[in-house]
Amino acid sequence: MDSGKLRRYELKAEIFKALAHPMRIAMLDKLRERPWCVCELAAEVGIEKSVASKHLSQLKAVGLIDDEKHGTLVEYRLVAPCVLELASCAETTILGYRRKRLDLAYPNSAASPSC
Amino acid sequence: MDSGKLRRYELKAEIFKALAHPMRIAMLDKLRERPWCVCELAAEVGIEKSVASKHLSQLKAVGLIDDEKHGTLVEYRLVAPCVLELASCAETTILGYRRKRLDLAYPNSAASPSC
DNA sequence: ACTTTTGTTGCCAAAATTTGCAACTTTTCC
DNA sequence: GGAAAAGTTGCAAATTTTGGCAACAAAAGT
Repeated sequence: MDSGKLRRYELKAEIFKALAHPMRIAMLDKLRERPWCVCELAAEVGIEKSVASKHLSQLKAVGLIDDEKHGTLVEYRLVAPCVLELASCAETTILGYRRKRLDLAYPNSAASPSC
Repeated sequence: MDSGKLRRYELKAEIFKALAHPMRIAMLDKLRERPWCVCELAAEVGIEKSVASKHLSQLKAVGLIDDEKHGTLVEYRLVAPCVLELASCAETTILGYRRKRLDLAYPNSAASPSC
């Protein structure tokens, strides 16, 4: 494979990898409301402060969020809110196709298997 | 955290996890052109047939692709092409913000650091 | 200065992911 | 029936990711 293409795929993969954890998505979701500091986010999603800090640094590393220091606390904010909207849209689309496929497989079942 | 919300975040994370590998993205990119069989995809991206098969099964598990058997070969096809468009759009947006942030940090540098 | 609060980092063990090889299944062709 | 082609699966090793705890750094309050 072309090395330039490979590099681009790796870049994309890094962004997706940053999104590939429930807690990171939960924190991003929280950040849609407003900027939050680390200990607030940690409390909101129910994890250790140090773990939250590490997750946030991963999100920052790929540019999904940014931070701003105010005294002793660090406020994180969403850089590109529309990214999450796009993610939701993609997810809805996938789930829609999934459901459609199940309906094709079990056309007459009122309750299709909860996939 | 609400258990229903957690479940939704986990679902989203699974989809992103499926996207979080350069080879899987490469194969999805190939699949935008047309359906391909496993050995074609493996050759295109330069990996073992068995590894390609496993990557493809991950993509299928979350509903990004689907397969159809024709004789001895299995054709995989993209389920929701627009998902990849959305992903590209999200990536472009993030990179745009990243560049803007770098410009703010180094306003007068003709060549901002290659991030 | 000392203490408190807030975050980050280092280290380590546990868990998950990835890869390559070999074995196996299924379908086609002779 | 037997061989060949295309995929899948199982297993073990290597790599990566994650989580928790303790140590550390920075800023603010007393």
